[in-house]
Amino acid sequence: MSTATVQEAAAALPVAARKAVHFIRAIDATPCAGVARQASAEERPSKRPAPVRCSGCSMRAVCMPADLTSAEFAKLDSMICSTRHVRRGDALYRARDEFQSIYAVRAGSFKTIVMHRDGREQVTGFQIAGEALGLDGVCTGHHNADAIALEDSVVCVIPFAQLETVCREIRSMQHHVHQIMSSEIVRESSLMMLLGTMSAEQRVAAFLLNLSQRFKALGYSAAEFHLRMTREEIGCYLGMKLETVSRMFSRFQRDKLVDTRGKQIRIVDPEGLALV
Amino acid sequence: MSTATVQEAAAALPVAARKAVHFIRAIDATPCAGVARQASAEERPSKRPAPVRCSGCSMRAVCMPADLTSAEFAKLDSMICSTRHVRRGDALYRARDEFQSIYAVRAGSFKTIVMHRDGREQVTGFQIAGEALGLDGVCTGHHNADAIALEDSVVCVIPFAQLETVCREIRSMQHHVHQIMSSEIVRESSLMMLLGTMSAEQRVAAFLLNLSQRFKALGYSAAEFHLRMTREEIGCYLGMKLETVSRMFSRFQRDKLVDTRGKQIRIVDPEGLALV
DNA sequence: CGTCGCATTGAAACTTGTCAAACATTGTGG
DNA sequence: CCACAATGTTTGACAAGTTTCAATGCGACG
Repeated sequence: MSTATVQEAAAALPVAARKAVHFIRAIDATPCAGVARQASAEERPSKRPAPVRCSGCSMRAVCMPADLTSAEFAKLDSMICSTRHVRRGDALYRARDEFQSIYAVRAGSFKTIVMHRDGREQVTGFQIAGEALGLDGVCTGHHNADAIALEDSVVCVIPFAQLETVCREIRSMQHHVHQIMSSEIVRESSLMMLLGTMSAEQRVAAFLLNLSQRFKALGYSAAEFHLRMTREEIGCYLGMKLETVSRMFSRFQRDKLVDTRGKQIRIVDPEGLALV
Repeated sequence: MSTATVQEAAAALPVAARKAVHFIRAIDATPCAGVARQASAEERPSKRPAPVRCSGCSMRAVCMPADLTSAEFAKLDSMICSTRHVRRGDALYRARDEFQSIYAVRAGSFKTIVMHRDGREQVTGFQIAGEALGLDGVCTGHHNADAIALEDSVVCVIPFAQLETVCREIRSMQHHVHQIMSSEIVRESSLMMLLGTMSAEQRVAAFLLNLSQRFKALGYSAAEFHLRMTREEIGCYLGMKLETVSRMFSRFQRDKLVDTRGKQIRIVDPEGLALV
């Protein structure tokens, strides 16, 4: 339909979110722990304190500014974080829950969903390892959306009041948090453009390219990945019906742009997809 | 079409933005200065330092937390703010401009617009007196959207680095800024729901009710107001063509829900409009 | 091996977009 | 102050895109 615009939108989308946030904690966090080891959620009881430190976390590069002194590092470690395990289908938090903490996805994935009494729903985002959750609650003191795990998942819990204290002491940490919140604003702007100006075909293409980039940034294949969400959830995110999502997948299959086998996705022709 | 859902969406929209932000400065700021006195922009050269203080501003209740001590007030006043006048059609900032400051609309109104090379555009928001602009720039250090004045307007300029300094010193100010950023996230979520799930008719209804509430919060009539934006800009915001916007206005006219005379709007039946 | 949830596909209906023409409003210069 | 140009708005007819409804297919899991 249009020019090199889908790719651009995809790039804009959570390029922001990717850089976005991360307060991933140590433990066994190899960069791959995120998606690969979701089975480990089974091994532990839900909710338990994590006896580890941000300073030892293998993903700390994404979680905090690079230029911390060791004294600042020590302060950061005093921020009592814990991890929490959430089973597939369970809520990390729900709209109207009291806001206490924000979260960083350490393993697994989530959807955030804004809902109406009348049943109307909008998925406002999908969060994978290394991305932030819960910033919607700062405004009113209550969460504004539900965060539902798409698979058994693990998050780092960052008590927001403590984070604010740390941010008053460490200038670069303060700016980092501001950047994360701003990234979320920019991410949502891009999504608004997607919803407001793109055709169904372009939206699905942008969605796949965006996911692809985020997986790539985590060290996974950009070409092949597994969708954790249903067609209906994708539709709810992209502002279309599940049948339309399915038709678009079929069209991409026919045009040899993407090879879909259920939830398994292989992007055959990323350039072609970007030009849709 | 649906139940009492449009009103709910309208309420969600910038109820957030309304509470949102405000760093409105003193000068002649009666609450009405915003919309009523836009002619005063003519009286002054563009860009000039404003020799006034936040602590004397008649709108400070919306700009800062209520529980400041006088010592804190003094600190706040040390934050060098100035005002800036922007003529109708001119940009307060443009995408890719270096980010230095955020802005609070003191008088007049703006649109923020995200653009693509290929000409695709999305209006991501309309800002009226008392609302914030520019938070999209924190993330990358460059603005992500254009902010264009819809009429001759005045903004307070808040240098962001200085704001961060103040926020490290005044806890309640820090939290206030976080709330403002979070409000923007929540506002955009609501807009995503509007774009993703509502019919053209419902979107226009929600848009009018939302504007109505914001004017009311500023002390103006909730029933009668003047649109500063064109049908095309409304369409670009709501994800539809200008002809569709026009048809919806005509439909509301026919159904005796709204009385439109060009850009002059009178909401005749707000309850009916909310039930569209 | 049957069931249940999810996915695909087709045909018809509906909503919105596109194109075109007429009309209204605003601003400008004579 | 008027005429005219430019811009914005309304309306209609038709086309395109998306949803709706319905049927079928597929695959994981007990």
